[in-house]
Amino acid sequence: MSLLLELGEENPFRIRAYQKAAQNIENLSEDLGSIYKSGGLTALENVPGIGKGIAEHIEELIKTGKLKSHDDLLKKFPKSLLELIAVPGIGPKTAILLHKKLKIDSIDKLEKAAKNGELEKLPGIRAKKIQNMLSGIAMKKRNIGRFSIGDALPYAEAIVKSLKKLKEVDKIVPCGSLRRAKETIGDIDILVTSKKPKKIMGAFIKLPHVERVLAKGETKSSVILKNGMQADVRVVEPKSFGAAVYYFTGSKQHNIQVREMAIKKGLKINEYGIYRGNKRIGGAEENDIFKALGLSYIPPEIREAQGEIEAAKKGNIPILVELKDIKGDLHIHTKATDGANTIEEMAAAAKKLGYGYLAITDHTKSTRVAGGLTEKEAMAHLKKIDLANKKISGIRVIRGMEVDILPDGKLDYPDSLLKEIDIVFASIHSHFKMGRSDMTKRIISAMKNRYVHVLSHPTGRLIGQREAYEVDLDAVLKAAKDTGTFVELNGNPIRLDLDDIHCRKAKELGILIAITTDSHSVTQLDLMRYGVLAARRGWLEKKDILNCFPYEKLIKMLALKRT
DNA sequence: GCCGTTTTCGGCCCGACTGTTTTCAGTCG
Repeated sequence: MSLLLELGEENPFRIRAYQKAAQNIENLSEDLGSIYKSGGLTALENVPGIGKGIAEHIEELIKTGKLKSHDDLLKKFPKSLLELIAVPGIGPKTAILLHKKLKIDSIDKLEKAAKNGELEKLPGIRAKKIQNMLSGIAMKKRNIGRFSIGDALPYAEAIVKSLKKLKEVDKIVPCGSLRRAKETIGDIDILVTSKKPKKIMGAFIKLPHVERVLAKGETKSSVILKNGMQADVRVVEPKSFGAAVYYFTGSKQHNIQVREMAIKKGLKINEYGIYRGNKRIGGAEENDIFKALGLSYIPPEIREAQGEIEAAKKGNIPILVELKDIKGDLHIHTKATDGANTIEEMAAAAKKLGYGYLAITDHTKSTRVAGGLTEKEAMAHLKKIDLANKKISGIRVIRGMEVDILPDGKLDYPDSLLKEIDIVFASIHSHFKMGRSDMTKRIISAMKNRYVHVLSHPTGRLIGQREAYEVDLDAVLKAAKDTGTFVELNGNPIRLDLDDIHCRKAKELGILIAITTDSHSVTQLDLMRYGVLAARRGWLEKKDILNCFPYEKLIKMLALKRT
C-alpha cells in the first residue's frame, strides 16, 4: 500500500503511516491473524502504528483475503511498476515520470528505452542518470541480497583493520545492522572520527577490497566491495562521536522514535550532537543522548523499536548476556561422526576458551550421511568420553548425543540407551517437507520423552539456503515449557536457530535457552560469539541461558526432567 | 493514517550526495 500510495503522490505522512505499520507487523512475534482472532479490531489497534483505518484493512484482508483499496490502486499502477522503484537510484518520482511520459512499467522496458535513447528526451534525465539506472539494474540482476553476519562481520573487521592504519583515523567503529548484530546484513556501515575527512575518503575508496565507487563526498562515501556487498563510510569530528555512532547504528525506526521523543522535550538530535535550540548540549558519547532524554542505556542489539525505549524509560533494560558469561559448549561433534577432531582435541580447545565443560554430541544412526552411530557404537563412544574425561583436567566432558527425531516423533534410540546419555539433544534431520500440523506434533512428541533435554535447531532453517520447515513454533515453545525441555539457539551464523524474536518469546515463557556452536572442528568453537549476539537481540540475560550455569548446577538442571 | 506527560487537531526525523540545474529535487540511509 505504501509503495502504491507513493506512486499516487499521496500525502507523504499517510505513506509513512503504512510503512510504519508494515514494519511493526513484520517484527511482531505473534501472528496478526491470531491477534485478530483473540481480540478483534481492538487488539489490532493496540499494535503500535495500527489505528482504526489500517486495522479495518487488516480485518478485510483476514475475512475476504482481499483489500479493495489495494486492488483499486493496482488498477492505476500495474504491479510491475513496483519493480522499478526497487532499482537502486530509481524512486517514486522517477518511476512516475517514466510511466507517464514513456509508458515504461517494467525493468525490461526501461532497459530498452535507455538503449534506444528515448530516456534522454525526459526532463532532468541525461547521460549520467541513465548510466546510473543501468548499473542499478545490473546490480539488481546480480541479486545483491543480504549477507550472513558470519560473512559480513569478519569482512568488516578486515576493512576496519586496514583503515585503522591511517594516522588520521581517531576512532573507527562498524555501525548499522552489523553493530546491531542482525542475522543478515544489507551493507557495511563504518563510522570514523577524524579531523581530516578528505584523507579518510581518499584512502577508503582505494582499498583493495573495493570493486566500484558509488558515491564519494567530503564526509561520506559508498562503494561496492569485491564480495558484492555495499560499504558506506562516514566521517565526523571527534566531538560528535557519540551522536554519530548512535545515528549510524540505527535502526531507522528506533532513531525516528528517539528523535520524536527529543522533539517533545524541546531537543533536536542529529548525527553531530544533541541540541536545545542552537545550543549543543552533548554528543561526544553515545550515552549523552540517553541521558538527555532520561533513558537508561540501550544496547545496540535491541535498538529495533520493539519496546526498548519504553523499557529504558522505566529503567527496565535487561543486562544482556555476554560471551564471558558462557561456561561451556553443549553441542559438539567429533571424528566419531562428521566432525574433524577427536574428543580430546575438542576438549583442549574448549578449555583454552576458558570453559568449565563441554558436551560431546555426535550423530545417531539415522543420520547416515554424517556417519551416525548405531546403539552399539554409541555405547563404545560414551565409554570413550568417560575415558577422555578422566584423562583431561580442568574441564568436564559431558556424555551427550544429538539424537534424530523420526517422522513419527519417536527417537531413533530406545529409552534404555537414552537414559545412559547425560545430555540428549533431539533434532530433525530428515523429512523436512511434512505439513505444519504433522511436523508440530512430531516435534512435540519428541519433547515429551523424559530423556530429551534440548530441542536442537528448532526450525531447521539455513539462512539464504534452506527455508525453515513448516512448524507452529508457538505451540512448540509452549510444549517446551510444559515438558521442561530446553531449546537450543544454534550459534552457527548460517542457522541462528532459534531466532531473536522467538528467543524473546521463550524468555517470556520462562524457557531456558542453550547457546551452542554445533562445532564440527576446533575452530568452529569460536562461533559462540554469533550465538551470544543473537541471544542479546532476543533480550536474553545470563540467567536465561542454560550454559551460563556452572557444571554442578547444570547437571542438576539436566536431571530434573528425568526425576 | 497515526498519535497524545502541553495536543482529539496539527503535527509527523534529519542530513549527505548526485545530477541537473542556475537554486534544487530526488534518492538514500
